[in-house]
Formats: sequence, C-alpha cells, structure tokens
Amino acid sequence: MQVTELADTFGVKKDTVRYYTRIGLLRPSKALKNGYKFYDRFEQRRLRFILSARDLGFSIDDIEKIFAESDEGKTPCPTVRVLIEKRLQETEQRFIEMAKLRDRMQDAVNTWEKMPDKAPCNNVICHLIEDLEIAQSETQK
Amino acid sequence: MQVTELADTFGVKKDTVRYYTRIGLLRPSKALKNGYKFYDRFEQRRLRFILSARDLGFSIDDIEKIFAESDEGKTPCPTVRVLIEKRLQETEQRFIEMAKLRDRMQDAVNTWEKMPDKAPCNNVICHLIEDLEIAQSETQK
DNA sequence: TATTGACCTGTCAGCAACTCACAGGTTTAT
DNA sequence: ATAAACCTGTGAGTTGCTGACAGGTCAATA
Repeated sequence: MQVTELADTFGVKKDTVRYYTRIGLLRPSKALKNGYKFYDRFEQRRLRFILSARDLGFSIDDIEKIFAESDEGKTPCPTVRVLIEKRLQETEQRFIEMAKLRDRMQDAVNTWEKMPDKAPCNNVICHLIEDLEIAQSETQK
Repeated sequence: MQVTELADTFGVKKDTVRYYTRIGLLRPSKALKNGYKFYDRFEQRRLRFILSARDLGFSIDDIEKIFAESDEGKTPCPTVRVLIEKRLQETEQRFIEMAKLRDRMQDAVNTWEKMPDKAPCNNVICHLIEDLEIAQSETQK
C-alpha cells in the first residue's frame, strides 16, 4: 500500500498521512523500486491507532509517547490513563470558556439589535463594541 | 508610553503588544531618540479596542478589516454585525464538538476503570484505546 | 517507439495567534 | 568607568494539519 490507498482506506487526506510519516508516527519502508513509501499491515494498524487516539483528544505528542513505550515492549496503559485525565481537564476547561464566549457573543448580538450604526468619530472606532458594556448595563435596569 | 508600560496597563504580555505592532494593528511612532517605539493615547485606545473585540471572538483578520473601514472614515458597524454572526455560528459549532469530545473522553475514563493494564503484544499497541468500542458496547448490555 | 496525459511522489511553505529565545542597546548605581 | 539590571526588536517555534509545486512514473495511444 502506498500513500493514496492508505489515506483512502482510512478516510483521511494524503497530506495527513504524509504529515504523520514526516514526523515519524508512521514509518513506511522505502522498499518499492521507484523509491515510493510502502505501508504494510503494521503501519496500517498504527494509522488506525493514531486516528482512534486523536478522536479521544490525545495530542500528537501524546501519541508519540504511547508509541515509544509500546515499541519498547512496555505497557503504555498507565501513561494513557494519566494523559487522558490531563486532556480531559483541559477539554473541560476549554468547553467552559467556549460556553462563556458564546454567551458573550449572543449578548452582544441581542444588545446590538436595539442600537443604530454610527460613523466613527475621532474618539470612537466602532461604538457597538466600545459601548457594549454600558449598553448592557442599561438593559439590566 | 513604550511597550512594557502599555502591556502592563492593559494586562497583556509585552510579546502580545509586539505581535500586534508587527502585524500592523498598532502603529507606534518611532519618535523616541533611542529608536524605541512610542505608543500615544490613540494607540492605547486601539489596543483597548483590539482586546474588547478579541473577547467577543473576533479574529485578528476581522479586527484588521474593522480598522481599515474606520480608518477610511466609514462606519464599520454593518461589517461588525455580519462578522459576529459568522463567528457566533462557528463558536456554537466548536462548542458542540467540544461537548462531544468531552463526553467521549469521559466515557473512556469510566470504561477504563474496569479494565486492567496489558502489555503490548505484537498485534496490540494499547488495548485500552483499541478495545474501547467493544468494551463500551459490552457495558451497554 | 515515442509521446501525451493522468496520476503519483516528496518536500517546502503557510495558516492563527501568539510565545519564547536571544543578541545587543540603555540606564542606573556604584 | 564599569557592572548589573532592564529594556528593545527581530527571528524562530508552537499545533495539526493543508496547499502548492516541481518533477517522477505509468498506461494507453499514435
């Protein structure tokens, strides 16, 4: 299997496979006479693993660590358990921030509906943005 | 005001101010005799604006567009209204994806609690990750 | 056999929004 | 005068890809 077939098999882009290869997550042999890279069953398994781990929020760096351990014959499971805890916390955090951002944005849209456009005077760039807090506190009255 | 004081005033890093300057969002004069950049009241106002817009989810590129319009004397308000709608949708989308990811991760952690560590055999890299779907469907029985 | 065109390859550059590293200039205190 | 502390601008690195591109390969046709 070379890059195109591998990519198609797993539903990813060729460039993604090439990227994983370049950074060493995949290690195809260059056995083909024309010098093209050849991905055997083992590499296919590795790609499947990479994609599963990616879907669980592991970073490329995490996956490298996991591979390093399993390549040495050690079990990567304890590392995996530690890593996912960390990534889960980060995701939780980013989820919360994202929710806050969404609320701020929604508030802005709502508030702006009642506000007119204004040409910029020398002191103001866009009054919608700059007057937002004031406008919102007015609304609360 | 030079970079350090400006950064401290607005609670951002010097490097952030430098970055905004480098990409042209801030345009300090080089009036100081030692060649250091000087940020006047107007630039301070611009930085405040950048930070407000950033907090509302506008991208650097968006902010550039807004500045471009207001610098020409046009009102950026209509652009701002259009842009925030787009950004809000994107944020909503990412929020949803984040929630899904979080749930997948949480499921994995829960499932793994009942699973032992295993050394990698020649076919398996980390069975926690590779057996996850199987393990989860078993749990549902 | 030559040649056209399609397809395939690896490598380099670029994206967002910073952040870090670093060599060197400036200022202050001794 | 000199040393220490601080400040500056610029270049490179970060994450996880994605796109561009010049050139190699191969099957089919003339």
